[in-house]
Amino acid sequence: MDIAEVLRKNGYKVTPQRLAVFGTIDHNPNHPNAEDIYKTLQPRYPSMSLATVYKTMEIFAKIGVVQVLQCEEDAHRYDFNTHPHAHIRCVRCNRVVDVDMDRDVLSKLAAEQTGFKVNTVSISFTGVCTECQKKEQ
Amino acid sequence: MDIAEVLRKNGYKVTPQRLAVFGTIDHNPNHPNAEDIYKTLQPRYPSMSLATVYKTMEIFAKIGVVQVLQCEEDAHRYDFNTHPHAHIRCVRCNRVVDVDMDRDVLSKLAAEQTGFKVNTVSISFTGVCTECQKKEQ
DNA sequence: TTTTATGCAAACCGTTTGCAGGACA
DNA sequence: TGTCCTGCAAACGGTTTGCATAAAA
Repeated sequence: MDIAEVLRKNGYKVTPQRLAVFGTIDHNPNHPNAEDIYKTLQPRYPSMSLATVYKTMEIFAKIGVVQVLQCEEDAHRYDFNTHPHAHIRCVRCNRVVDVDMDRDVLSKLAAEQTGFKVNTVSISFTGVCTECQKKEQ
Repeated sequence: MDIAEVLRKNGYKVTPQRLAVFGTIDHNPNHPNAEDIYKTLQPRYPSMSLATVYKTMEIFAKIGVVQVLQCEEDAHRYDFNTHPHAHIRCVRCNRVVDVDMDRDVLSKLAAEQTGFKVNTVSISFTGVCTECQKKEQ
């Protein structure tokens, strides 16, 4: 997917900042938050502001380029993987890892129980990752 | 369960404020947030501060009297139902409803996929409740 | 009497907003 | 050229904190 094209198609201008932000999240498995992205870009784009990161991510979320995560912590994280899936966060090192999970079954169950028309499903786990488990022994 | 006893057992003092806060959440199906609790108590306890509500809820969460929820919105909500279960929030009226759900299967799946030792599971849905569905027709 | 809790106000932190100057198309 | 974007700084909203006073044990 060409991000420049996607931006143009949705009526947004292509700017160096937007390309740079996309560069940091594209196939980035670390699920960074706005601050992470900002700090990553700081050396190469010292004039870029945190507000621009936020505004860019809002657009990216709107046009379906990223997914916004709430992993039981204060700051939002962004995931380039927009395919529906769950997340697990390590309470020791704060690493966040993707988890494949069929959510249709859960949606159906919730709909049956409550009568709601279900829009979104969010599944998130916390735990201790393999590396931190080793360190603790 | 006698809240006064639970507080004492855990080394906390029993105060009118704590009893009053507990009174608003005990068997309250509305999953209120701190502001809601504060406003509910305002008429009867005009001197009670929002800070006290927060401090009280922190204790209640610590001693297992309430569960803290993140329902894909800004403010936390509190649930007197501490039995593991999921939640669904109506995006129109913001009502939050409990959903029974077996989370052991999901935990096991996540553990198998990632190697994590799973601590917590959070499942939350958004959608449109039956009443708001009717209104929209 | 000792210890803990309250209420106030200020601080905090992630995020959003308004706006003047600057860049894209 | 017209429109949109950027960067700054200030505002915002939910939450936390420090501290003097007050209440519980």
